[in-house]
Amino acid sequence: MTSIREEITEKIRDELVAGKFQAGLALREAELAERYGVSRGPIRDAFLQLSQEGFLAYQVNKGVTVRHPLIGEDREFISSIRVQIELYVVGKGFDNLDEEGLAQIAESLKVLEVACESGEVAAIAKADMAFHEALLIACGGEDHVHYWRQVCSRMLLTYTRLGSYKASYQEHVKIYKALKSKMKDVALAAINSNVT
Amino acid sequence: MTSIREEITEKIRDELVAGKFQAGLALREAELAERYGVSRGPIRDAFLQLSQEGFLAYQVNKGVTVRHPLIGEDREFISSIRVQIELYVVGKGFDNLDEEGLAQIAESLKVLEVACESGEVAAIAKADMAFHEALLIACGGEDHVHYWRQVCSRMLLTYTRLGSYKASYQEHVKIYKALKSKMKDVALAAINSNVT
DNA sequence: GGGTTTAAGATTGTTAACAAGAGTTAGGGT
DNA sequence: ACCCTAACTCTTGTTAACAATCTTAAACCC
Repeated sequence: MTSIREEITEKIRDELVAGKFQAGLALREAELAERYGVSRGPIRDAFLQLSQEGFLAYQVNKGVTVRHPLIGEDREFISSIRVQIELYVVGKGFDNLDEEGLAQIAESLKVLEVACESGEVAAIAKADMAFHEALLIACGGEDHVHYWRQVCSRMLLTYTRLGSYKASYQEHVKIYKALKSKMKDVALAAINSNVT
Repeated sequence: MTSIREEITEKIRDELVAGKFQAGLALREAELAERYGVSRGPIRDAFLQLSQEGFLAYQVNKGVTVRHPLIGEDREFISSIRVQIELYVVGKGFDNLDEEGLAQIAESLKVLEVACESGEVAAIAKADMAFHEALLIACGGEDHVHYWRQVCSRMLLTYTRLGSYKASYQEHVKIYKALKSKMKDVALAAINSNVT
């Protein structure tokens, strides 16, 4: 039960992550409205939300432009913030983790596996983020997901894995297995070393 | 210059910070639209944005409710994240600080002084945040303001100063003076000890 | 009486028309 | 040739009507 607004937001976000719009480009409401076959309303909502998430830069009466991805020092700093949030939420809520939560994480892991095999960077980035989000929610971190998401989102624009995608998948398997066998310290260590 | 949407967002945010809506309360679009004398459009936009900022919880087809303030351990964690962001941005952009930026900070400081003298908690909380935002922007941290704001926002709902408001103001004066005299280490130390 | 179904009311989601602002080009003056 | 102005065009901002969804309360059956 999702609204058009949410669908549109996700579609545009996917296109941004996939690099279909180059940085600095101005997006027009009418153009995207026609492309997706909806009115400008949901497009405007999506622009607003994606601006909040850090993908787009918004200016009154002038619309939105695609922001440049985070690089270098800034990216590393954000990455450290992200890890801190995950460690905090999982560390605090580890005991809240139930069967249903684990199942959600397992499902995300499956999606990530498929994405890694396909080799499509955009799909992998999305699945990677979805895995971590499932992890946070399963640990009762709903309160923290909002800003975690904002912190992560722009990193997706430069999702580059030094190693192979298979290695990325394996890292996540390691996290999942530690969670399943209730080994808190192992799980936290695995999360900490899961640098993207 | 500023749109109705922005004005409305700010007004509702102020009311939230001032505690005029109790936690858990459901806000109705039509009611606020009538109260502010505008249509539902800008109200919806404001709800969306304030949900992103963490003040409101949004559910599809069911509207928004006022979120509960962060307390205890969570609040301290968020507070530490906030300080890290400020230290990073100021540390990195200290040399970019120009006369205009300093002037903006000075102005925010003046507003904070007036607010502290008035003793109104909501006004003080707002001015406090505005000071730090001016600081970040002056140090070239526009890229980071978005998530910083989200990290801070919910803390405003429980703005409580252990000491007097005058002490709060003095802490900010200390930060400003260090910036003005280009003493980077002193400034960072002052920011670090400015716990709210 | 308890529980389920159904219809009425209230609320949010979406759309299209209208208003307002920014950008651009053509025209006139110097 | 240059600059300023004014009209035009394009884009975003706002509004009000319409559609879809959820909530409620009453009617109904068992």
